[in-house]
Amino acid sequence: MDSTNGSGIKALDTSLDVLETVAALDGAGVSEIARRLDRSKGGVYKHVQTLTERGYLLKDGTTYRLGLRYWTHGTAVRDRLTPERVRSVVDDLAASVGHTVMLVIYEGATAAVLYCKRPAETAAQPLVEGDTVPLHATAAGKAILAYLPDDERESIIGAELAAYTDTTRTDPDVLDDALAEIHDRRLAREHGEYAEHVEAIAAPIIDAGGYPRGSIAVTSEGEALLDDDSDADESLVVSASKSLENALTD
Amino acid sequence: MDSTNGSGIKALDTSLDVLETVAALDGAGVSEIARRLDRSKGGVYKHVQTLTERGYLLKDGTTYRLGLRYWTHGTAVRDRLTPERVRSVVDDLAASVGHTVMLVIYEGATAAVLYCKRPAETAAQPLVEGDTVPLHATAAGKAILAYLPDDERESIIGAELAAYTDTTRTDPDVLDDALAEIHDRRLAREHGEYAEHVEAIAAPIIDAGGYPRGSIAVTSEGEALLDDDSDADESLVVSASKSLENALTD
DNA sequence: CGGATACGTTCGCTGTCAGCGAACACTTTA
DNA sequence: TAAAGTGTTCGCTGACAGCGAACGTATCCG
Repeated sequence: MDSTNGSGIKALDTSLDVLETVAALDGAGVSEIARRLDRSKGGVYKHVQTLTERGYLLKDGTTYRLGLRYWTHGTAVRDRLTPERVRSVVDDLAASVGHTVMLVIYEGATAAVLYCKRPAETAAQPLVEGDTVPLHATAAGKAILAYLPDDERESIIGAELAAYTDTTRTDPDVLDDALAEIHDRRLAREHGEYAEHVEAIAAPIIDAGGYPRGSIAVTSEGEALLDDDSDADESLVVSASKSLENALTD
Repeated sequence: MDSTNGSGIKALDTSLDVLETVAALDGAGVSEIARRLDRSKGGVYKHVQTLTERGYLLKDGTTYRLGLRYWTHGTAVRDRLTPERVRSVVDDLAASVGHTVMLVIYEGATAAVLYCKRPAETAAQPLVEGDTVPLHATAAGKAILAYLPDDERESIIGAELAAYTDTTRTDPDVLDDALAEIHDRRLAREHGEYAEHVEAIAAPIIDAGGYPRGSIAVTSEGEALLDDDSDADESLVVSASKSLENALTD
C-alpha cells in the first residue's frame, strides 16, 4: 500500500497503490481511493480505467474490485512453484500426522501459504491458501527467519512486530534468541502466538545456497497431540522438508 | 499482451505489457522483453525494477518471473467469487454425475475456470483451475456466449476464431445458429471441439439482469456417458446452474 | 587467449503525458 | 429544494517515461 520510492516508474507505483487499495478494501470507488492515497480524483480515474481495460480491475456498478486476471496469473505462479510431486509430499505428511499441513513459500521479505492439505474432520485453520504468513508469530515463519542471511533477517525483525495474542514475541532480542535455537534444531514451534489455542511445528526448506525458500508446517487446534514431546511428528516434518528441498530445487 | 490503447495511463500500459510478456514466456530477461515489445532495454529495465520492488515480479538470476503477490491477490478474487455454498454445489454435481465439473466465470470478454471438482479415478481434463476458456470452442464458453447482449457477442465471435481441432466451429454464422439453439435449450454441448475426444455439457449462470455471469460444465473423456441422450445428466446440470444463480446473486 | 556478442545496468536528454484542479452531470441524503 | 456525495471530462504544465549510447561482465567461439 505504501509506495517505497526509488528510481523507477512513478506512474506504475501509483497504479499499484491504487490496485492494492482496492485489494485491501475489497472493493472501492474512485473518490475513496483518491482520498486514501491523497491524490486527485481525475488522476485516479485514469488509472482504474486502464486497469479495468486490461482485466486487472472489474467495475461493479460504482465500485472497483480485483479482476479475474489475478486468478489466472495467480494459478500460474502456484503451478510453477508446486508441481505434482511437491503436493504429494504435503498430502502424505497430512495423512501420516492426521493434522493440517501447510506449504509456505518465502519471496521478497514475504511468505505466503501456497498449498494446504486439511484432512477430513479437522477444524478450520486460521491460515488458508493465499494468506500472507506473519514471519515472527508462526512456526512456519520462524523456521524461515532462522535461516535468512543476517542482514535480511535483521531488517525484518527490526521493524515493528505486531502482537496477535498476548504470547506473541514482540521483542527483537528475545525473538533472535529463539531463532538461534530453531536454527540449531532445524525445527520451529508455535504455541498460540498468532491465533489462540493453535499449536504448530515447522521445518524450513533450504536450497543449495543455504537460503530458505519456504517451510512446511503441521498445525493443530487445541493443545492436542503436539504439546507432549511427539518426536515422531517432529521427525516426519523434518524428513518431509528434506523431500521438498529435493523436489523444489529441481 | 497487445495494448489496446485508449485514453489512459500509457506507462501503466507498457508495465502491463511487460508483465504479461513475462507471464506468457513463463520467465524472461530484460533484453528478450524489450525485443518482443519493441522497446528500449533501459526503459524496460525501470519497469521490471519497480515491479520487482513491489513483489509482482521475482528476479531469479537473470530472468524475471511472476511474483507471489499474484497468488495472494488471485486467491482473494477466487474467494470473493466462490464462497463455500458455491463450491458445494459443484461438489454435489460432481458426485452425482461421476464426472469432472467446472465452474467458469465470465468477466470482461474473458472466461476462466474458477473452481473445478474431479472425482477420484477420473482422467485429467484439458482445462484446470486458472485456465482461460475459449468461448467459441467449449460447452462452458458457448453457454455464456448464447446469453450475451448482441453487440458484446458479435464483437467476440466477429474476431478470429481459432481452430483447436478439425471440428471446431470457426464460421461466425454457423456458430451464431448454434448459439440460438443453445439459448433456447439453456444448454450447450461440446464434441471434441477444443480437445479431441472430450465431451461436455454446460448450462449458463444468469444474473437478475439477464446477463451471463458464467457457466457450469460437466466434462467427460471419450464418447462415454454424455453422448447418448442422457436427459438425467442434462437436468442435473441445469438445476445446478439455477442453484448457482441464487448462490452468486446474493 | 583474445575478439565478438550476448547480457544487465547506468545515465543524460527531451518531448510526452501523469496528475492536478476546476467544472460538469448525476444520484443520494437532509 | 439544497447540499454533499458520486463518477467523469478537460486543459495546462512541470515532471518523468522512454530512448539511445555507453559501460561492466559473462559466455561463447576462433
